[in-house]
Amino acid sequence: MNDMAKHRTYSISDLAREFDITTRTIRFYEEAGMLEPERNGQTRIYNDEDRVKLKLILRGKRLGFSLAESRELIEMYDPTSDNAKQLHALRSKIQQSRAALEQQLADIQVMQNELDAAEERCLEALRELES
Amino acid sequence: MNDMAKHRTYSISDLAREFDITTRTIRFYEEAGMLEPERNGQTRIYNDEDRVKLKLILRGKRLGFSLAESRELIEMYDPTSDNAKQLHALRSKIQQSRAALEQQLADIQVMQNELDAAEERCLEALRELES
DNA sequence: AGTTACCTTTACGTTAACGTCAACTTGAGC
DNA sequence: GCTCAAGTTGACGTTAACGTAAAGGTAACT
Repeated sequence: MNDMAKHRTYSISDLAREFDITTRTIRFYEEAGMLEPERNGQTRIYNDEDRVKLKLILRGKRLGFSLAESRELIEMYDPTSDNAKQLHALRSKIQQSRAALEQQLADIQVMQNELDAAEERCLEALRELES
Repeated sequence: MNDMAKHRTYSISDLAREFDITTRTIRFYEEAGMLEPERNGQTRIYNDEDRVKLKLILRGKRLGFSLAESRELIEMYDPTSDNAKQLHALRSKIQQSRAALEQQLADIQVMQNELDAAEERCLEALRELES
């Protein structure tokens, strides 16, 4: 191998199966301008980069991000900018995302504590029933 | 004071202001069965418990939970169950929520790393521009 | 040639979570 | 008594993120 990069390709249903989504969803993300797979005739052909982008979108989704927000994350991931102004704007976006994630982290920790307390109350109630 | 519990009340716009949402949103949550404020004639009167529930809903929202999911969280918070079966079901829900939060935590950590990398690339590109 | 398994586009349908009027009531202040 | 702010109940509108069906193309078996 004279090129270490993986040049695997995937059909739309390959990706749909792997990520447990429908092909409609994948085409929808393309309509939304977040994926631009190659074509063989009409048929879409995805590569590893597309696959990574899809991963980013789905992770964003699990975190409650909108597609618009995920799109921004993808753009951060792919800094094709060539002028300083855009790069500074990008940094500021990165900071914002960081702040949002910190908020989420805090929310999660509070929730985990509340779940602990809820379970404790639950167990307590069960003990009372047994007595 | 012979009762340490706070018995403050709030108008609908008090809460709307505090949490930066609209009154419509609060009424919507009531339609969805997640709040049941007292009434003075027609006017809704909220107490601290309602306020806490609202907080839970909004925190859930920040984490990307649907209202249905937040409703479940609220029910966990308020274990009025009196039979063992329900309590066991509740515990299982709590476990599920915990697992979901763990997934979110993992997602957040991955994302934070990627943001670090993205910023690094961004700074690198800026250094190149200066040279 | 026929069936099967994927793929495509086009287009209308659906659900959640509110937004946005419209038309009204109600208590406080002038 | 009038106004004004804040409350109310409908009821229809909107956006995001897909679902779902219709109608068809294509390549591979059998």
